[in-house]
Amino acid sequence: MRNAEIANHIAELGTLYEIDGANRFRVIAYKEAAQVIRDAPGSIAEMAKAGTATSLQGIGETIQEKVLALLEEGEIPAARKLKAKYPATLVEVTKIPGLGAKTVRRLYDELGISSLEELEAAAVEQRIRVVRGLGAKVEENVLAELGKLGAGGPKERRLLSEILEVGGELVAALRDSPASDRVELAGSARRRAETCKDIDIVATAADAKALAEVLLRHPLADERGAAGSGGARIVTHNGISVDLRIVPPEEFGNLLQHFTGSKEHNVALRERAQKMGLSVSEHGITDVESGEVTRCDDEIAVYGRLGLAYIEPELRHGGREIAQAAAKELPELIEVGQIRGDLHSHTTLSDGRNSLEEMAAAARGRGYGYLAITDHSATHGFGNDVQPDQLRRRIEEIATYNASAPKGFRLLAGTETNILPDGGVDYGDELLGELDWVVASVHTSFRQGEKKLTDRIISAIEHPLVDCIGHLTGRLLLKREPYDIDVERVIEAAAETGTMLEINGSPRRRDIKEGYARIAAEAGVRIVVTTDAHGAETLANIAYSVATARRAGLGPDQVANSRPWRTFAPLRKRAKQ
DNA sequence: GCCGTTTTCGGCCCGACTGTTTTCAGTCG
Repeated sequence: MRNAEIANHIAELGTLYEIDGANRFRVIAYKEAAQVIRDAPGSIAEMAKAGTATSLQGIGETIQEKVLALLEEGEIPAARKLKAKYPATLVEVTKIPGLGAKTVRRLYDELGISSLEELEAAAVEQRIRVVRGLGAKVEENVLAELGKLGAGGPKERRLLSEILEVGGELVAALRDSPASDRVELAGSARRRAETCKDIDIVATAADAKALAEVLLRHPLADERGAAGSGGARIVTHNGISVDLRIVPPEEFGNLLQHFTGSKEHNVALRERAQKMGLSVSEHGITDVESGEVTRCDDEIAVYGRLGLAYIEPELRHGGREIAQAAAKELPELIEVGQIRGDLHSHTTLSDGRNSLEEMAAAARGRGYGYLAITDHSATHGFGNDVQPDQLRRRIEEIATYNASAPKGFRLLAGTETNILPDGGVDYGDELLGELDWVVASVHTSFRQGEKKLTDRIISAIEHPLVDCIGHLTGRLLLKREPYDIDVERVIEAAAETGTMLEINGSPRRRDIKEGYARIAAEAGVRIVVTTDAHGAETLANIAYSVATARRAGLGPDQVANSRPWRTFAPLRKRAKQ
């Protein structure tokens, strides 16, 4: 069973307990455990069976046992009991923003509302207002939220690329205003998360109200909230909520830190602070005993006051980064400027939009020393395949290009070969042997089942001429689940054979994800950050690949293509034949 | 239910906002 499914069961049980009126910390424990399970890179099912799930912060013996019961019986006994007491559809009702478990329980007890349909009827008939403490506004809110639910409202998550495009434009407009002083993008976008729900911007201003007006009058704004000296809120035409907060310069660091999150990171930070007799909020850090407040104009001061080294936004997961910062043992993170070449790109020979020369020019423009051209292989289909004789001609073209290429730059002759359903790859060994670089990826038959698919990828890994596995898990963010594979077994095989793993920088892939990247790097697998560029402009997607590497805590030593070609080339499996 | 440079018991982040209410509980990020 997948982590996401297990997490849903644990979260549902938490909500059922909450409806039942359980101790709130117990409820919080279930919700946190669900989040930990959802974010865990390895298989929770396997860990629970081995009894090691309790090694994760937030999972204890009790929840591990509940996971085991879920795996064995397909249901958690405690959840079964509670569902006998409350209709299962009651959990759905708590998903309406503004309605928590307490309110939902009262609606059930007093009005018999147990589903979204009954909730809607009660709101329409104005029956909700008879419950003490609830009024007409609640009915209005319920109907509005039910409407959004049907329309797939503004609460849906977006790809980071979409958020950065809109957020970047708004931040630029705010910075351009003479009313502004400092303006920064905060929130999950600043942490370079895979997907984001909304945009948070924090600022200081010479004229706060005027700056808030800049946001409200921006052409991207559709719905507008009120502008005040504290900030403003809009919803863009494409449905993204944007929140601007403005504070005095002396507490800008506190505000930026707070609204960068993550929530889990902030909670962990405040727990640490509490033990030091300090209380942290977005306005400052208070010494509880003396009442003295420290306001920080930058984040370095915030972390410094708590005895911590500055923590890069990408590392703020709420995990081990705080202990590392306390011990001054934070990893040095890879930067985009340290990347010396890209190892996954396409041209018009397969499904790319630009020619060999155009891709090469773009790579040189980025200051790269090398670019691997890895068009799709012979069985790719969709009319985008490259037959063996075409690939041979391509190798010659690349040799010709390199013969007159500017000093310090070379194209690499490569391929992104399909991993065939039986684990074989396209092209014979002789042709593969003539290439500089071979990426192997799964593009078809990805519903073979875990065992078969894992074995299939491992046989590609064991191929002596396969240098790297492309987009290992095949997921498409917000669209397609990863293939059903045993990633840990794949990582083991990659480590044994010296096969590299890619972090694909397409913003809809980010594959492998940060948790796997960390495990792989720790197992000694060399990681390459690539773009899978299908056009010259998408070479810029290296920023997303690097973002995932940074979130994994990887430094230049672990990212192989931070090396120049001279020292990268010998790391390839083929170089060791 | 989880967890431990105060703790194996007794705690568990902080503040803003909302809608309702005359001082606050619930919800959210």
